[in-house]
Amino acid sequence: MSQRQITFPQRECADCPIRHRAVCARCESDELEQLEAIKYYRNYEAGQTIVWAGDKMDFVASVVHGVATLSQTMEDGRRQMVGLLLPSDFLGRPNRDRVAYDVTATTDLQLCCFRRLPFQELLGSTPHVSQRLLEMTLDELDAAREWMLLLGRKTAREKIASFLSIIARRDAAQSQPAKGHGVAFDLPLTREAMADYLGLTLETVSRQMTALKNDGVIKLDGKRRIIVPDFAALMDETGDDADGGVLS
Amino acid sequence: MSQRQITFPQRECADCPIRHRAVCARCESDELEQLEAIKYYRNYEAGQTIVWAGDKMDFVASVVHGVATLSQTMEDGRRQMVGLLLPSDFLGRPNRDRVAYDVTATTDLQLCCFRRLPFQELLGSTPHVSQRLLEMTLDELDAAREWMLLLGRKTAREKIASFLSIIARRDAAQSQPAKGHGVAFDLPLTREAMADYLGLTLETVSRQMTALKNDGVIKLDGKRRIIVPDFAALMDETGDDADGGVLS
DNA sequence: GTTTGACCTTGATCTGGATCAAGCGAGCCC
DNA sequence: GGGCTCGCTTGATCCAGATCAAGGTCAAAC
Repeated sequence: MSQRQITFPQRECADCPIRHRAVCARCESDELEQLEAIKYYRNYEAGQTIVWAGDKMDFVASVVHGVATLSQTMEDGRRQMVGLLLPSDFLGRPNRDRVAYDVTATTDLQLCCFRRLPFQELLGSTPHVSQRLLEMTLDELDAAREWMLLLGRKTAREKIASFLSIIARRDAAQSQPAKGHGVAFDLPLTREAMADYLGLTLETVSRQMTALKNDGVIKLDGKRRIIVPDFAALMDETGDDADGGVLS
Repeated sequence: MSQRQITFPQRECADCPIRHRAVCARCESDELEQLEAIKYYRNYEAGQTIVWAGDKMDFVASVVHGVATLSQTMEDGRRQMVGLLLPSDFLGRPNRDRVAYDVTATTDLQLCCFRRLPFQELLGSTPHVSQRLLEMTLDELDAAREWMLLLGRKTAREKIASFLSIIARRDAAQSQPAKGHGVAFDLPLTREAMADYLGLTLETVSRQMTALKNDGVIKLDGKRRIIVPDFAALMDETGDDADGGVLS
């Protein structure tokens, strides 16, 4: 599936916010020093809310490990997740001091934070960092648009299958070099959080998980561990085209 | 109709792709010359498809006037709109030569195009342009996330009301400085395109439009012209909080 | 080892929006 | 003028997923 993952020399932006997805090979050492000076780590535990919509946020960050979500809530309590941040994803918006969404850690989480104001200055002075950030934001926009198709047009079963395949893919990229066709992973979200992701209720999520299990598409080991015996069979349930879409 | 619009000296990026939303006061004249050299206009008529998903696209562009949509289609024909481009919006992705979505003109449309490769070079050499593009992309991401809430959690009536208020707002920003409380505008989309935007069927769109009309929230003048006697009453139907959210 | 509470599953029922099916009005071509 | 097509409305029916309501499981707390 995906590739053997590039290994990279330690001198290259080990903690640069643009490090995780692709090695930033262009950072000069003085830029690294600047980043180093404004960098600090923060840890959160599962379930903890990092910031609430409307709060001030004086940092931007890169997810080191764990999972965080962005979500919006309506007055009457209806809730929709609008972002899922896995390791290497970026959190926060330069030039904006308030967040528009609740940010929650759904597993134990470590962030690599950068003080926002100096980070913004850095953006101004090092074009390749802002270009990399643009690239990442455009990727996120593409992901958001696929998510829209899911929310607007997919059936409950397709939504679940799509979600599982997204997690499987991201997880495989992190941990193992995606062997033949089977994969296994832990769900980083409760059934309720999955429902918030997918625009469903938690009961429907539970029922469709059971249905996929009964149909042999997935196996469950406990509530959270998922085994996918045949990844292609899962993909068939997503409703997506066979060819995975457009790449750069 | 138009325009109260900020007037700006001709030297300031009259055709810079970042012109429309906010005047780019920082362009130097040599940058303007560079932009000028790679710029050309293209016109499309209502209904025309500009590019299909997977096609090559060798330009990026700014919408001058008219409306374009981005949409995704599943194998079985289910279709979801994932982007709505109004005047001043940006189309295309630097560093990617294929488009991921069908791009369609839904009204007569004029684009101000820039050849992609030289535009990319310009991005590398003029940081403030890439920063402005990052800013615009982040705005689009915010809009996409609000759209997700709409698709995942809102009722049909709330979806219609939200859509109308979005168009009304964008239209008002263009043409008139939003007087007291009433507004009027033309829908730039057919009922079917609205359905694709909102994750509904065209029949449901039609019924909910009729319902809003019967409830006095809107008036119809023909099929396309909408009169909103009391904008606040329309907003009450959207399901959104009263305070319009977070701004920079 | 019992209680508690967070998560999850399952069942019964309801309903908002999809689907299927006419029909209408206005512009356009012959 | 007549027929056509396109965009839209309206009606009747259906069904996927929501809602309401129990239970079950398991680990931590007492």
